[in-house]
Amino acid sequence: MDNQRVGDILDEIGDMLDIQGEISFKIQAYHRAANAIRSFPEDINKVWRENRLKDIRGVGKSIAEKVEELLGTGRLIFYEELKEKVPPSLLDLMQVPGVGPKKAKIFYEELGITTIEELLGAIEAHRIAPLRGMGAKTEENILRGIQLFQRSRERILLFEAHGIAEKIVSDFRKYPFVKGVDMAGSLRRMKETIGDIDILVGSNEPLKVAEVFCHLPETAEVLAKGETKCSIITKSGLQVDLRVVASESYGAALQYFTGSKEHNIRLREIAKKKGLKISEYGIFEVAMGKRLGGEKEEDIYRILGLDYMPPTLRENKGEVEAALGHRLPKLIELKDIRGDLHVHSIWSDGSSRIEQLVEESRKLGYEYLGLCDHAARLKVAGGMELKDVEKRLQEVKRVNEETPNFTVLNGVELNIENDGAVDYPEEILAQFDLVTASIHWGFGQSKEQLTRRLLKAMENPYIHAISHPTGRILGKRDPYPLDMELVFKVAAETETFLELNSFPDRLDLKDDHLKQAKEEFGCKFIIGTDAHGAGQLPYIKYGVVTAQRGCLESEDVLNTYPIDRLMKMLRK
DNA sequence: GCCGTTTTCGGCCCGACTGTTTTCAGTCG
Repeated sequence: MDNQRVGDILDEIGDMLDIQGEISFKIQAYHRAANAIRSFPEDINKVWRENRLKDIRGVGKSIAEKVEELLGTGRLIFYEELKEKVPPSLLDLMQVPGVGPKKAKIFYEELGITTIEELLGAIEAHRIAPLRGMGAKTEENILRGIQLFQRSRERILLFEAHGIAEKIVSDFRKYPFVKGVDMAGSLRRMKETIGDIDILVGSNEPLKVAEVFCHLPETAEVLAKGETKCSIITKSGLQVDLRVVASESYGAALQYFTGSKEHNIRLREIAKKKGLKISEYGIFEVAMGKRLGGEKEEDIYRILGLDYMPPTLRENKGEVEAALGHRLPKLIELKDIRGDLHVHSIWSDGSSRIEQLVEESRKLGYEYLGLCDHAARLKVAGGMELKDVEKRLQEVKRVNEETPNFTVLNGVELNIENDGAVDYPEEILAQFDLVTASIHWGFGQSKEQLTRRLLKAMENPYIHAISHPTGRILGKRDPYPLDMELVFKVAAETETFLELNSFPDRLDLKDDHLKQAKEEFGCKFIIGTDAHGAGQLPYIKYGVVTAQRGCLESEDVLNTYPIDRLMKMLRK
């Protein structure tokens, strides 16, 4: 049983206690402990065996005992007894927007409803409206909630949400009564997938802003409309939440609305201890009711005594403590990147010629480009036969001669076979400037075999890097099973770089893996786009923000190095 | 149920919107 599963069970317990009408603080305690365990950087089994469960902030005597029982016996009597009293499917009911623990309980006790299907049936039979505290509107809202729930179960990719949000933001900028507008929420924190879009507007005419928002070209349905908050559903079925505040509160609102929720709760706890109060309107001294700041986002952190941190770090995964102790990392930034080290050209399955890739790279301010066309075994992607390898090398040489102050690296992306072997013999591999390797088939193999394939490749002295190490495709393919800790250990020992693949549906390695590989094993990384055309080179920004979320600094990433240092590292 | 540089008891993040109420509960972020 891993951290994730233990956290999920504690969350379920919290929800069931909620339905039972327990006091909210006990419920909150279970959810907090669940979050704490899920985001704890060590294996919960190890922590338990070393008797350190109570070192996890949010886990006290009672929850520690329950986790011990769960890990020791594989079951938890308290949890099982609770499930007999509260049908587990009631928890699904609470997933419906507009249905919380109280309504779920009423539906169950009054009408015996335990599933979303039964709830839908009750709405159609108009059996909800007569219930205590409900009416025709309630029925309507819950019906809409169910439809929304069924439609929006899937989160969308960061870069898709970014596209939609950028359009809304630029629409707003046209209006003179809009003094400021920003994306907020998980979009501003650059999470890899996005559930809904949050937009903040600074204005002294909130009603006009709300009007504009509800009549955007993208708007399909208005869910709620007030003076400071509005929600709509776009034509693509995505929820967009708007907050409007006056200019003097803009910074406080941006901080609040960016989150994460857990990060904000930590900040407010710290504020409270100092006799301060934070809300979306500012930071206040409680005793005198004096407002201390809030026009700028930086005010909040400064007045609390924290260093300012970029939104990508705000997940309550240790960044608050680091900011208090002035120990925040100096995160990598887009401008630190001096070249893309994973790009395909027409020499395999890319759509751009080398010259086009070079031209686009120079527009991005790069000094070099790692050309990593597929190798021979990947026939489906036009992998290079040996004669192509030689011909492409001549072309790379020619382009390099014609392009001053820029270097095209003659690279390749090898395929790791089932036994860990690769496409070309060593004397050919020795001709390349940059050799990456990755798994392209056999995803269904066992964890042991897949891990062994990667280890064998890393032990090959000609291979510099492993590309998209876990093979996941967001929303389509889970990562294949790997012993990640062993992979990180051997990567560090063999000085093999691990790729952070920036393609929007890969982002592989992911943030938590980057952090663990760096902090526990001392691994080094390459950020590449896996671009298959010059137009995809800007995808690098999604890799950089993922690197930030993984706490990487420029020194951790090979392609922030100047060309001379880069080449020296690769020859080693 | 958790936690402590005000506290081992008495707090626990804060505010907006909706609908059903006749002053507020439930839900959400």
